[in-house]
Order: sequence, then structure tokens, then C-alpha cells
Amino acid sequence: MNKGVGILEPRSSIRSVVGYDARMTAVTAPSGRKVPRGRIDKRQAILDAAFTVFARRGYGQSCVQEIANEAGVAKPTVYNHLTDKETLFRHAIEAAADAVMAENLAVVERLREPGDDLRAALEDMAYRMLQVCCGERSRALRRLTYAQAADFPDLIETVQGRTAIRLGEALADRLARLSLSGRLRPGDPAQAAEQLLALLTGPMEMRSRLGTRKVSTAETRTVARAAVDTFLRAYEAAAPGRP
Amino acid sequence: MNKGVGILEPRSSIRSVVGYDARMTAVTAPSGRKVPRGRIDKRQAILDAAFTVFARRGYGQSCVQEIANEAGVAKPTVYNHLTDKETLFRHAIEAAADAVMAENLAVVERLREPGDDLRAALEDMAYRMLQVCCGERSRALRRLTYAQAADFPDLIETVQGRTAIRLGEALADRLARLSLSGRLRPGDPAQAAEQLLALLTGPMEMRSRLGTRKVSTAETRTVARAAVDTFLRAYEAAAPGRP
DNA sequence: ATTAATTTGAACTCACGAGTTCACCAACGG
DNA sequence: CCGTTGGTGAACTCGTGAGTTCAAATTAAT
Repeated sequence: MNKGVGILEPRSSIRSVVGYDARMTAVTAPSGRKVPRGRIDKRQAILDAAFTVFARRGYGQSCVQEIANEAGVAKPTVYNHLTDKETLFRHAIEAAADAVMAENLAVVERLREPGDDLRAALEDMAYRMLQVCCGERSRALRRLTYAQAADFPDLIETVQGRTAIRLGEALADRLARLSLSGRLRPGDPAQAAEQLLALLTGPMEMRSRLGTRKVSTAETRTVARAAVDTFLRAYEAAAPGRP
Repeated sequence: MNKGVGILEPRSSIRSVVGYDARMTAVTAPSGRKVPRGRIDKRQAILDAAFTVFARRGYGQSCVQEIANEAGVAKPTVYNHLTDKETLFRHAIEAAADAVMAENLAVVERLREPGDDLRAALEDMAYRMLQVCCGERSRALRRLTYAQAADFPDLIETVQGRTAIRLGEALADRLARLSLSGRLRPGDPAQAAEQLLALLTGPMEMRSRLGTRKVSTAETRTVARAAVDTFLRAYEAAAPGRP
């Protein structure tokens, strides 16, 4: 059936000149890899590029060619590493989810040493968390998973499990300790965490118009302060040190 | 250039038999229309069908043919009423937004006569609102706008303006009255409304996994109760009637 | 240097969907 | 009864993008 397949008369090798620039940068950038496998890890470059492009255009409107260009790689190479467009999407999303999660967890961990001004510590954490959640990667991740919820319902489960749920658990851990040490009133720490997160992300999502509008630093601070204020009114231990 | 255009040799008119059934049902279904205009309002049927299909498949994956089928109408008829696929989308979304909003406003209005048990009134409103927000239409609307935020940024503005923002304002109105009558502590009613809504939708969105999992009635009630509880702890007037 | 694994560009297949055209037709208004 | 109006199915154009193929080029390891 393939009669006109091999119509590739030997072309001049002009292409190689520019085409390999990109690869070279990919080589030098990630410093010294120990992996002795054939070439350098194009795979990572492809995944990064994939997320970038998906974030820019959405899943349906992204074409593999553009991802290849973004990665400085030929299209067949993409298919060589990741079989499908779908596979590409899943791996890119999961990688992004892990990255976002790491940032968030780092922020929550700061509550381990709250200092003696609990309100200040919470406000600090709140503000930093809002910064992460409004970052480009985080917003794109949310948008993409939301958008493809219908097509890849299992993916949403994975992403939620690696981000929102783990974040809630981590925060619940910190709040539980604070209850135990008498700085928050006793109660369900999971619920407290859930509600504090809601008080942060809800108003933020509202003001950023689902991420389409930039929110000023001052406004972000206001949201963080308001959230913590309401949270403490509801959850602070009954009688502080001095009345 | 069109040489093979008119290759429609007069076929037998078999098609008309089944093809017109759909139109007929469309005629008889909506009972007695008073509109004397040419035919029946196919337009509305098309918009309804469009939202149904978009909700089912997402924007990119929906094809106009399927919308036409869903509406019981021919494809050219669709293009006759709505010029574009994009136009189709916008009108369908806006119609859905208005419908969802009407439901939500009706719920908030119930706070006009709160009765003497404020907590019960708030819980009732909260529960009803969660039911609306978890309804198929509401979830689909959220998913679609979120997904297409990049392609139609102005649409998101419109939808938010007609739903979330108006809802916040309406709720703020009610809360302001409650402050004025001394049942809530004085303060910014807009912020109170924003936070109450966040306390409701945030945890709900979490538990429903962005709408991919069904949330039981009991769990919904729990979320509503928890939200109102926290809200009242933070916003109830300092000293109630009897200590 | 030779070899084996990869990468590359370009051209190709294939499927699908937006939007259009056209000949025909059912109902309505006059 | 007849023309107008809006609707209809089917076939068409046209663009786009997923995934594949292949010869040639490039590189890592031996």
C-alpha cells in the first residue's frame, strides 16, 4: 500500500546546523548527569515543554509538533519517549502536581516552629501559600485538571490525592499539635485545616477571576489576614494567657 | 472551482419520514406556544442541546453535528440561528449562568425572614445552596468556564459577574441587615459573605473531587453545619440575649 | 575507527470536524 | 391555491492534527 513512502531524496544537511543548537543547550543545562544511557535525558525536556504548551493552549488545542518545538526536539523523538498525546499529558500533569505540592508542603512545614505569635505565624504561612497557589504552574495545573475532568476522571483523583488532600493532611497535622499545646481549641483538626484552606483559596480564586486577573500583593495580604482572623476567632483557644 | 457540487441527483424522499419526527416532537412537547412566529423556537432547543453536549464532552471535543442531533434539528439550522460554534458556546453558557444564578438568588432570599433561630436559618440556606452548586448544570458550568478561561477570557468575566459576584452581593445584603439588627457583629458584610461562601464551596469541592464524585446528603449536611458553625463563631454578635 | 542506538526532518496516511451548498419540502399567510 | 419562509438531509470543501515511515545524520561506547 505504501508506494510513495520513500520519496526522500538525499537532501543537503543544512537542517542539522540549527536543529542541534537546541539539543546542545539541553545537554549543557542539567549539569553532569550520571545516566550513561545513549543520549541525554530528552525525556525531561519533553515533559517540561509539554506542560508549558498544555498550560498555554489547553489539552485539545495543543499539538504535539508545538511541544516538540518547545522542547527543541523532533516530533518522532517525542513519540519515542512518550507513546501518546494522552500519556504525554498524564506524565506532564503528574510531574507538575508533585512540584507544586513540594512548594506547598515546604510552606506548611514552617508551622512546626510557630514562635510565640501564633497569629503572625499563621498569617505568614497563609500569605506564602497564596503566593504558591497563584503561581503560574499552580494555576495552570488547576485549570488543566478541571478542564479534563470529564475525559480523564482518574487523573483528577491522582492529582487531588497528590496535592489538595496531602496538603490538607499536612496542615491538619500542624493544627493538631497546636491544639495539643493549648494554643488552639480542641476539635477536629482535619476540619479546621479544610476550612482554613477554604478561607484562603476561595476568596483568592474569586478575586483573581479563576486566575485570569492579577491580584496585587496588598490584596493578597488582605485576604490572608482576613482568613486567619476569621479562623482564629473560630478556633483559638478559649482564654488566652492574660484577659 | 466547484465542479462536483451539484451532484445531488433527486433521491427518493425517504429521509423526510424520519427526519421530521424530531421536529414534530419538538412541536408537541412544549405544550401550547403563543409565539406565532414562522416555526417553533428551535433556537431555544438548540441552546439547551448545546449546553448539554458541551457539558458532556467539553468544548473542543463537541461537534456541531452532535448538538444538532441532540436538538432534533439539522446542522444547517444550527448555523442558521447561531453563526459560529463559538457563538453557540457563549450563548449556551450565558443562558446556563442565568439559570444557575436564579436558583442561587432564590435560596439567599430566604434569609429575608430568618425567624428567631439564626443558626437554623443559615444552615438551611447553606444546605440548599450546596445542593444547587452540586447540581449537574452548576458543575458543568464551572467546569466549562474554567476549561475555556484561556480561550475566552471575557466570557469568564461575564459568567463570574452574573453568578459568583452577584451571589456574593446578594448574600452581603442579607448579612448587612443581620448586623444592623444586632444579630451579627458589625463589620464588612462583603467579607463575611465571601468567607461564608468559601466555607461552603471549598470543602464541598474538595469532597466531590471537583464534581467527579457524588457527595451523600448526610455529608452535605455536615459541610453546611460545619461552615455555619465556624461562621457564627467568627461573626455572631458578642453577647446574645441571654447569657 | 567501527558499531549500535538515537535523533532528525520531511513527507506521508488517516480521521475528523467546521462550515457551506443545494435540491427539495412542509407549513403558513394571504 | 400559491408563493414565501424556514427547515432538511446529504454531500461537499478545506484545514488541521495525531501518529508513522524512512533515509540520512549524529553521537556514545567500544
